[in-house]
Amino acid sequence: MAELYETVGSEKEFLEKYDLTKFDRPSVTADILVFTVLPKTKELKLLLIQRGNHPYLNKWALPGGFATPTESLLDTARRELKEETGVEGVYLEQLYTFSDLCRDPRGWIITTAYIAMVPFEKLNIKSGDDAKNASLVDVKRKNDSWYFQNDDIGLILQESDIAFDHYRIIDMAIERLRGKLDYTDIAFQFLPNMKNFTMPQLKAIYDTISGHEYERSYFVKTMKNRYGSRLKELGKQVHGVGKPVMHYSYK
Amino acid sequence: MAELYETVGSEKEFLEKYDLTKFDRPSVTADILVFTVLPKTKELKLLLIQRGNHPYLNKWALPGGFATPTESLLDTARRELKEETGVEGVYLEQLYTFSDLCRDPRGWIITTAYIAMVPFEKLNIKSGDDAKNASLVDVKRKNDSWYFQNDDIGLILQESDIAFDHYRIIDMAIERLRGKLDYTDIAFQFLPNMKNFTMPQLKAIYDTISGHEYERSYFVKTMKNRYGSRLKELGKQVHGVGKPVMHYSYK
DNA sequence: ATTATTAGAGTGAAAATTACTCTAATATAT
DNA sequence: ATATATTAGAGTAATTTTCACTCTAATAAT
Repeated sequence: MAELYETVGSEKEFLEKYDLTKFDRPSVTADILVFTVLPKTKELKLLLIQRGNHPYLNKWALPGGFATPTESLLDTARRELKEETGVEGVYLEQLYTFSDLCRDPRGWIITTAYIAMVPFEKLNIKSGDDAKNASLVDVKRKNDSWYFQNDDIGLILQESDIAFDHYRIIDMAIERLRGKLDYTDIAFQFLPNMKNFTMPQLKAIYDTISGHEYERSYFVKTMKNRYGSRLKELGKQVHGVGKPVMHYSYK
Repeated sequence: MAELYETVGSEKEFLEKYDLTKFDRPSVTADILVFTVLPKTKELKLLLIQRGNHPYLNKWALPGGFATPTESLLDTARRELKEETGVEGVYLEQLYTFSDLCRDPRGWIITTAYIAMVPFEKLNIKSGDDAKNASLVDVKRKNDSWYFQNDDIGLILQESDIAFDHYRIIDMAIERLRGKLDYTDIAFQFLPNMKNFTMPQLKAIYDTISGHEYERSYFVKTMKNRYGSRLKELGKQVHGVGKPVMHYSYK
């Protein structure tokens, strides 16, 4: 700070020149979209939390919370994710910053949304869980809209059950995932172990996120074309029914 | 607001429950990267402003300014862009939100950066201009770093001449432009007129942003493959030297 | 009339995509 | 033990896209 004063002259001058209180300031939050893929059943899942407070009491929202002056927004996202869901150590990617004036009835609140891509194995949230009312819901499409379902607790959520502008955020996040699927390596983030996986596993993730089936026999070729030397063959292993599978490591 | 109180009960309860002042709030700004392409000389240009105040006095920065409670961040970006450069009515796309704690010596200031893609014809900023010290600089690459140049006023800017974390923002923006070039239609945003342009014009934009030459004869085929029915042929026109050119409209 | 310049059609080889079939290696049922 | 279902992924052939070229036509400048 001392150096800063030097550039102006004194603390007094600093306060005159740099006084930020003359500008109104919004509240800022970070919201997190925890996505995971169940390779067995090829389901895309999203973590939602049922609100226990006004506004939007009992509606479902993304985990998230207010930024503090001692952390970046990415850190806010990490902290809130851990506090609210226990999830930590996962890959987070900034999605977008939402700042429509009417997005939160409490006032001027801007939010930056982050996408967490989490292998299912890292999530230990029991469905219809405890304290937090967190629920992993299936993300499903019908008539141009998303709806969200958890069969274990008989939950079905429409757009109107989602708090704030979080439906819009979810919609954009899924679009982002789909858009980046074929020209980035985000799919690998959903693997339980990037150092040891199989192509059928990876393909299931591509199928799920894209919403369509990739060609089975061509899939391996595509991946080898795209990622070439970053993919290493680890050898074939038996895994239950069927032919032994080649295992790979990425990067 | 009345409806909001109803969900809680009273204004008193509202203030108790929703009091946002208990959270610290950051200052929030929007910064704008005005990019344009000179098709003739195939130069990528960026608009920078020389600072007249501390901190970073005399360094060069992106146009931008503080958010206000009556507008979204996109509106902030639009307003500041117009106020500081006179540019308006252009395509703006959100780039990223930067929130590193040390990014601004004045304190806790978060910024959301927007990319403006502007046809050169819409910019009427004389280089080395008037009041605002705005300058359109060439974006050039050397040894893994960008530098910025304006020959008209003999300006050469290195990373160290750029204020705040704006060099990083610029770097990310160029990466974003390049990344999106081949799977979105951002290149069309730089055309003087999307309803009437030629393939050589469009190719110059692709060449400039990507930093490499596209194959001339294959370029038209590529565009027709990608955009098919959105491209309409308007007929050939003479345009000076050389063979008459087919004109197209997009979308 | 000649030359330089530009647009873009033409060509053939290489690579990627697609929709299939076929086979090998395994577990499970009988 | 044998037959059957399941899975991985190699094989194949047609199509499409990409790439690096050449060639020609239409114009302005000389």
